[in-house]
Amino acid sequence: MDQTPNIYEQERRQKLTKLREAGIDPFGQAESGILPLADLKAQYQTQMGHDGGPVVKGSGRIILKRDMGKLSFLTLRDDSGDLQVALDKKRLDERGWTIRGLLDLGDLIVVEGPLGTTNKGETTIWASRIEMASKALLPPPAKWEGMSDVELRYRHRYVDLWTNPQVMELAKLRIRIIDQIRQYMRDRGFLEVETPMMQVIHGGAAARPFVTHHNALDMNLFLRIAPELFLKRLLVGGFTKVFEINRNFRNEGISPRHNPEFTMLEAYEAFGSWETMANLVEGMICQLAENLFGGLKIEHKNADGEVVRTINLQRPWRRVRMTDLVEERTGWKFDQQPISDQQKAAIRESNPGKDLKLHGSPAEQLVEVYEKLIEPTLIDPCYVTHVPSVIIPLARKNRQDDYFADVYELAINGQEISPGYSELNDPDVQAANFAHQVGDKEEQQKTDDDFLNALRHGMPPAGGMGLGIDRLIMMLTGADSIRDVILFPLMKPHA
RNA sequence: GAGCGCGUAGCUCAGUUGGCAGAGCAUGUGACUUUUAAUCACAGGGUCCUGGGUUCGAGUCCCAGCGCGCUCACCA
Repeated sequence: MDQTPNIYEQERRQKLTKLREAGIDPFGQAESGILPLADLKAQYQTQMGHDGGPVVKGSGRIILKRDMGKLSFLTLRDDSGDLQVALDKKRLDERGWTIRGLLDLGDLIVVEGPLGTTNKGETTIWASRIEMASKALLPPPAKWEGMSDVELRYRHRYVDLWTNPQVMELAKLRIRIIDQIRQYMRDRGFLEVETPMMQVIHGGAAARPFVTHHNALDMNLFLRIAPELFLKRLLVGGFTKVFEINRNFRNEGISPRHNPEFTMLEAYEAFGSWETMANLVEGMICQLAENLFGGLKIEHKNADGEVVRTINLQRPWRRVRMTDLVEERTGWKFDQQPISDQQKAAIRESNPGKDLKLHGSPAEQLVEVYEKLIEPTLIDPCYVTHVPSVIIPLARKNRQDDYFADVYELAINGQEISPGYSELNDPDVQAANFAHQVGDKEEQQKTDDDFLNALRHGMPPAGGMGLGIDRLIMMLTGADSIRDVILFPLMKPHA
């Protein structure tokens, strides 16, 4: 950043000096009795008249200012909303009037006075006292357009939050959603636990990890890619229903659907199955939609307010085998054999622009076709079941056909939002699965001997599930980018 | 990691064929005691992302780099 203050900062610094010369601390002090602006606004009733309301104290940022000689109107904003303040020369003492003359857009102030209204009916605090809470040395963005450059918005979220009210609303909505998820899980007897984020062996998913270093032990540690193996250790330890909501870290590309750190719910239930977990997730998301929006239809709108997508969460949600879905959409009847050249050519031809490799085992080919061609089109919730078991080394095989695992992958809004397994608890099968994996060597799961040791002590049959919280919030709110639902997405520093 | 697009005042954006750097908001000064994006008058404000090149002359054309966005790859 430029170290020499520009003209705007210089002007504000001059006001800083003038405030101090008048014996006023531009950066304020502790105050008691400040209430949210929205609460104050709600206290006003018509019979209170012009200025007959209770004396109230509020604070906020000056987002609009209208000066008229001996009277000023300010619009203050805090995290509850906006409220108008009137600064009337007759009501303020000399100190207060001095402050009025040195106010700028963006300043944080405290005001106290009777609640009332103006001729035009705007609820207003008629300030009898004003204090500086913090002088803003930098100017806010244009009052009407706000801050719209996405790079600036992400880098300066601290400005984005108060200039764009919908950003604050979305941040608060995220908080409510996570709150309600916790409540939903607790209501069903799940205990929230915490497991290591720094791990000696990273497991529980197929992904490249971040590496860090412990100085005193002189050893590398990995930021977790999933909490799965530790949550299962807790089942071995005797917990029967546990969940964790926290960050996972994956050293992969960044996109509108991927942030290097993302928030995940994982839950495990002794004697559950992929089906009990599917029911758990289905109930949770429907309850969230009902509580937040009063219905099961989610509408995504574009900038012009037009509905671009409707997601119907009406139960029951579709459950379909991955092979059936692939056949339905592409005509490829999967027979556990490599895809024929003819079929390969047909799929490529009808899907131009998609880089279909169709290398590797038949299972990998099936999953590639599903993930690249079908998953992005699944807008309404869909549980895709019977995924080839070689892809999922931590899940149980299906009893009828052990080529497939007893799992679901839940897609909504064109994204995988939740996987659920009937968890594998046979230590010998687990050891064999670690040893015989497909796919990229760097992303393969490492054999975790301590985890295998835990399984040898006995883990109950269990259902397990994960839920990508950021993507869930994207689905519920219609956000197009994961960066819009994460307050501080990762950004490269400027050169 | 690859392709495409973008980067101009504090913010939001124009900028013609390569010919003095523009607007709105914001800011400063003045007027104004009921405004609602207050209004009116005047004024100030620029590393045109960075570094090279072509040219008499580059915001504009060329090359390289940086950052951001989108698509693809990877993945949840």
